[in-house]
Amino acid sequence: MTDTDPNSTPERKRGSGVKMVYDLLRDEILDLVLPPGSPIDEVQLAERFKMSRTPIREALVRLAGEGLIDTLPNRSTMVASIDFLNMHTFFDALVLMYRVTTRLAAQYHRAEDLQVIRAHQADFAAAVAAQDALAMIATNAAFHSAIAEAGRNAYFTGLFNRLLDEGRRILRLYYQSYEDRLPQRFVDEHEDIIAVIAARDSEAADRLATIHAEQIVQQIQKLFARGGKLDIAL
Amino acid sequence: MTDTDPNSTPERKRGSGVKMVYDLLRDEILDLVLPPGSPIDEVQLAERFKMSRTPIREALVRLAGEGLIDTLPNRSTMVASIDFLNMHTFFDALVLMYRVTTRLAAQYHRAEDLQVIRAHQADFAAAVAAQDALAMIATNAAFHSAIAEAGRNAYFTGLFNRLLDEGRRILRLYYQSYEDRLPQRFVDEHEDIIAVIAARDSEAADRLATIHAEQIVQQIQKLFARGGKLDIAL
DNA sequence: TGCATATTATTTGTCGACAACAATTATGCA
DNA sequence: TGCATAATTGTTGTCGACAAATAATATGCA
Repeated sequence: MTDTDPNSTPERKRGSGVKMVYDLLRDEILDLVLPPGSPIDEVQLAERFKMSRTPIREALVRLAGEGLIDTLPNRSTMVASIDFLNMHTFFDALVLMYRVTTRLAAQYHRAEDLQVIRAHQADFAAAVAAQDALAMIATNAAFHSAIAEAGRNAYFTGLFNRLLDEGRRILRLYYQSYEDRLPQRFVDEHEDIIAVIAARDSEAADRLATIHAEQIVQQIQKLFARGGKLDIAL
Repeated sequence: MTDTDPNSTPERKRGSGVKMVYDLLRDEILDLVLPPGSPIDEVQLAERFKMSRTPIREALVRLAGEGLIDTLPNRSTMVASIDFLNMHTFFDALVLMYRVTTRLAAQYHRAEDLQVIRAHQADFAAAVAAQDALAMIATNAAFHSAIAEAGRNAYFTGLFNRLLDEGRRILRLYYQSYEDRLPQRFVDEHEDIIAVIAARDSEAADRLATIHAEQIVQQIQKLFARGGKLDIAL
């Protein structure tokens, strides 16, 4: 019983390690468990996941490719900062992607897409009812991501999901203390959006998505104006 | 003289290897030197660049993150195919990004941006005059990328540059034999676009970009209809 | 011969170790 | 003491080798 020791627990499928590290690190970054500026140490992660540095580095390269971590050559690597100075570019892109993905969903969705969208909407309504801010953020993102998927344009869904991720990070900054809640109004707007998508009314979808997106942007900007825990590395 | 042998030529800066492989492989993919479906062999590349597989793999991971190569787990990795079936999604995204980047350039550009844009336009005009189709593709992309940079929205420039890359690959399919040329009309339209950007006329910028983009899409679709060397792995 | 199984070969995924680079601390000299 | 230089430390980048997984080939049995 040397290397066939059943208790040596190297029982991890070949290639699953990278995905595991990637997924978990990504979640920790987006949930601000690892706030912007946090140092990422390869050997520390290697010990934590009980694997060599090679798969760790591959996961980090992928995260760097998505802009979630920044790498200083030959030096440290850390969680990417949030660019508060250019927040308006984020809002511009977010509103436009809300519009175009909703419009395309009205145009190209199939019957089964509506099932998925309605399921996510139910989750969102439940989160609002429970006044669970963190759940609202997650379920709202999932709802709109599902709409984007129904629009069937990989270029748009790619950018949109990236924006939703960044939005998740920004919102967590302010909602981690559960001190506020997104209004019931968003639930109603979601219902209206589902209706116009189902009716394949592209123009109405665009219009409602615009209003909805600008509501959300306004909501975020209000939080900014009120001020928050901005003691985070820029 | 063991490892300090000056002729052992490991003279390559620590960390430059990945970038070198990434850049060169990326160019070869976009120029169709490596056509879609081409197998990518790690050890072959390692021998070619005289380095270990580790930096090669890092470059490949990054290329995979941008969708330029596809990786079958535990099996081969190859140059990503061009999705002809969903070409309309590419056109939709391209037109929209043409519009929004040009509009934002009219809004946010600085004086020095126009210098760069005009320089690229001169390159494009020269390529048209010389009837150099490949140079037209490259300079046209550089021209519009410069406009997007002037718009100063990293989310949009990111997607737009990705679309321009994909467009480079698509156009190379048809223009490699220099059998056609983009019309002089595009040069004139570029001049008009520069003018409205300089005048900070967002609406006109949007309008002209729309017309221009749809011209280009129509041009590409005409090439498709006429048929071409489509004996490429789907 | 035809097919299932076993063997080999090829390629990818992972590992442990070493070297290079940068920051930090220690040392020496004025 | 003050500062330039040298050792030290910690982290990243690269390497060569091994192990796992799949595909290709060979073997054996009916």
